[in-house]
Amino acid sequence: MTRSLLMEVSRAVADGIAAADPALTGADPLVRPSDRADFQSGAALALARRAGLPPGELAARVAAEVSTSTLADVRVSGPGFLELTVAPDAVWRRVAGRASRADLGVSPSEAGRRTVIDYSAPNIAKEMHVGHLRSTIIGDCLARVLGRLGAEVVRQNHLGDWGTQFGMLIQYLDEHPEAAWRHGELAGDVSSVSALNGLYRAARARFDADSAFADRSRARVVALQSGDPATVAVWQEIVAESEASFRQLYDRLDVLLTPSDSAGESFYNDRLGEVVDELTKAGVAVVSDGAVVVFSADEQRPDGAPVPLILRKRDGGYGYDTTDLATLRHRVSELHADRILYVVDARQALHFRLVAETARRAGWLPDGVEVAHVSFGTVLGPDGRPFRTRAGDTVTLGSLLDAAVGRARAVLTEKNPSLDLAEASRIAELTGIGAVKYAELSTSRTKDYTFDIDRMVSFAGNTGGYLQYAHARIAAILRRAEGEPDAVVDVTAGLHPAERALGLALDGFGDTLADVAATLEPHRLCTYLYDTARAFTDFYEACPVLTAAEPERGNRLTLCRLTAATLREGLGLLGIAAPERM
RNA sequence: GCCCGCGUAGCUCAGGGGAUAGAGCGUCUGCCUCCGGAGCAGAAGGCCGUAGGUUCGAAUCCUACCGCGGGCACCA
Repeated sequence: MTRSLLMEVSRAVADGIAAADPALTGADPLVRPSDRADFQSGAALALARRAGLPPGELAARVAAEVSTSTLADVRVSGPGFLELTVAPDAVWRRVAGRASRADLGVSPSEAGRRTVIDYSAPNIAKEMHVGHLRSTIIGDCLARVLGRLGAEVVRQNHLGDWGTQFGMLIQYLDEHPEAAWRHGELAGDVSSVSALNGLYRAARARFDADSAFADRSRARVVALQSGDPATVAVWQEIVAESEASFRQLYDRLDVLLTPSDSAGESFYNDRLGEVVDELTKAGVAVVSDGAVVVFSADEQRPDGAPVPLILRKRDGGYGYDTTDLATLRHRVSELHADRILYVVDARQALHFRLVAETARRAGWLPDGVEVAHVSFGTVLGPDGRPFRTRAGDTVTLGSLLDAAVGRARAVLTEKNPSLDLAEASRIAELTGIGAVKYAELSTSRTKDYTFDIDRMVSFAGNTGGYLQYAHARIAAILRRAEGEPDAVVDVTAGLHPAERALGLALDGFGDTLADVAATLEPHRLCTYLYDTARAFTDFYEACPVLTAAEPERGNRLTLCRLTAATLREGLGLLGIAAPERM
């Protein structure tokens, strides 16, 4: 593992502060990247009063005490800033060190921590749509980043596989044996969930229009819940067919989720009773209006009464409040989570606050366990309203990916006619999917975001395509140098400003990953990769690589190798492929 | 009504105590004897929602207000 230059410089300045005035030992050195030097520190301004000195005077004293071979220059500027410039050989040492390590010098800062991530959670017998896309892609990225930092990641796909809606669907299927929905019965590109989704709508319509059917459906719910073998068998088949359809989408999206990560609502079904019993015994839950509820101490309803969590409905049934409590308890007591993340849209914020509050009161959630609602905003269409088709339907994931890949193929064949058709199609799949994922990940997740397929696949600016292109361009350089002996870094060689900027950017990879792990904000990784790709482009314009003489050539080839590796791995952590050509 | 989130360039978004507020798209002007021009350089475009406050220093923290979105008992 390699300490970053930022951390090293921070430590040097902290030591300088302590040496200048021992009373200030432990103060934050406030070192940040700077456009005036490599780094800057405003610590003297913040500490001047405590030190009883004018800021400029304190800064000068600190500057005189900073001693590290990492820094070539420390100077006071303006009202008392320190401008910090890294020594050229220190930059080259970093580049050489990181390039020589398979882990790129990233510290495993999450090692020993077990994190449960709940994400994706599609509903059985319903098609996945853009809302599921956000959860799936953000959750998968966090799983990858945390895993990369050494965390033990436990993925949990909380499928919507239980509930009264299955009564009407199963009853409808029973009454319409001719309906096609199993994978063997369907033509080409129609998926089982798509077929089931349609049949569910038909069942719903029938349910609303035909009270006799509604009664039979309710009886079917009872049959399902009481374990009637024939009913359960159909339900299991519906779940299996749906999961197989989801699998296809997950494969296409290159999402890590596997069948063994599935723990849907039905998984917790037989624990709901004990959840209610335990909370009732503990005095946390009470009976109100015939329902068993937990009243929040913090949250209020419009009329001023406390908001309840409903553990058991008046009719004896259970809702998702109870399921989520059972789930949380399971993740603490059986999965032994240190950290539990829910990648779920922002509208459920109140629900998760109530669930966590109740779990704490019940003693199911120890202080050491962190629970975070990794919330995200709504996906909006170009009109600024929730993303729908012209007909007002939600847009299915499959059709959306097809559209993105189609656009990507058009761009690809236009920009690079040398690709043959098969290759163009293969790469279009990678760039089209990558464009969609990058668009989801590159914007701050808490905000609503505007879905614009043209912007996604434009491949200009902060897009997945730009990063993939930057990587492919470096790969082209490296291909030309293939077969040569490994490039060697000469740390005494000169350092072009563009080399310096790129080297410093590459040095920040591990810090960025740690930042993503702490904030759970993947867009920080996107911003980092974009900045790094831009730094590479500047370098590429200013510094010839293959035609340069040694030692520049070896140094620059190493920069190329490290940049390619960083982009490839960074994209990989976003769940995006980095093709060698495009 | 209360709670949560969000108001930054014409548009889409970064920046979440530090010096002149950044990118991309769009508009305008340049750059192809040179490793992939999906690029680069430059111009124009901002009272960072409003008003107070804290601070040596506020787009950033606090308070109030305005606007938008969402949530607030038996659907998940």
